[in-house]
Amino acid sequence: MTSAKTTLTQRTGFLVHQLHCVLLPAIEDGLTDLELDTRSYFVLASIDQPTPPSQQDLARSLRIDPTTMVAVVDQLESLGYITRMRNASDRRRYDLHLAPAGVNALARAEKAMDVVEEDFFGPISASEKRSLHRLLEKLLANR
Amino acid sequence: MTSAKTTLTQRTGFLVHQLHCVLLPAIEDGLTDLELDTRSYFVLASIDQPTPPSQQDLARSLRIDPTTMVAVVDQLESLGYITRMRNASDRRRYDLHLAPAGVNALARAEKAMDVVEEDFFGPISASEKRSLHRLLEKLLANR
DNA sequence: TATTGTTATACTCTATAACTATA
DNA sequence: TATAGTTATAGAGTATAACAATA
Repeated sequence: MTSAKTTLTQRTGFLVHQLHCVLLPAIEDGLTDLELDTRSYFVLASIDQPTPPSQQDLARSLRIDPTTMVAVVDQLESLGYITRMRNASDRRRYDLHLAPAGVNALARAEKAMDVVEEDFFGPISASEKRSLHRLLEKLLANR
Repeated sequence: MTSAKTTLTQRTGFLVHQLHCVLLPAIEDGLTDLELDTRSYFVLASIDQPTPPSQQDLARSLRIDPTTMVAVVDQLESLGYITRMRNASDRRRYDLHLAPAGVNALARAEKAMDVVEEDFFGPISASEKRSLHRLLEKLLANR
């Protein structure tokens, strides 16, 4: 008897990749009306924190190249969604703040994302989605 | 009382994206010695089927653009891992076959992937990984 | 010396359109 | 007319290195 062969669909890593391939266009589609793409939405949604993040902070936490981040922040600033303010105690940094138009845009983006997630994760139950979320959190801890 | 705000880390879609960002380099690293990248490994691993697939078959199932597939198959063929054979009943198609060197390369790639998956999914238990796998399968069904 | 943000640039990647051959 | 595979190419996306300002 020969050993059982591992097929690609038995690789959880492959399924993660495939799911990502389907997920990204779904998110993009949900955001087009707002002149946002996936990445600029992630940045916009990350700015509203207790202490305003710098560009490098966001680059690290969102795994975006710092030079790419410049263009993303440029775009969000030109849309009037965020403002760059020099950090007083470290004048190399910009503190990124949500502008009023950004608060509104983010609220609309979150509504759009609610729809995207509801649709995308529709095939699994609410409790299954919570399980999935917890497993993803575990896998992302310390990375 | 204000409504609770949705943070990015509460979005399962965001976690899927982040996990993918970490996963891809891990797979690439595991395959470098074999002169394969993630995509060519996926193609190589998909060829060994009961009936040999065509390039378009693989393009559809792996969500790779058909014109991109040409280059991937070119590369695998030049490595001596696969062979293109004209389909006898539809001479527009190529049947893609694993060459002997490809059987060997695939076996080594699978061993490398075993290590990658063991390491990457190390933070969760075997039964949690099975749950994750099942949830991903559910989400990918019919898409 | 190291870090933040920036620019320019080179590189890679991808997708579009147009083509050949076959159906 | 439609499909499989191919090519060329244009456009997008990304990363590298070098720089100014600040620490």
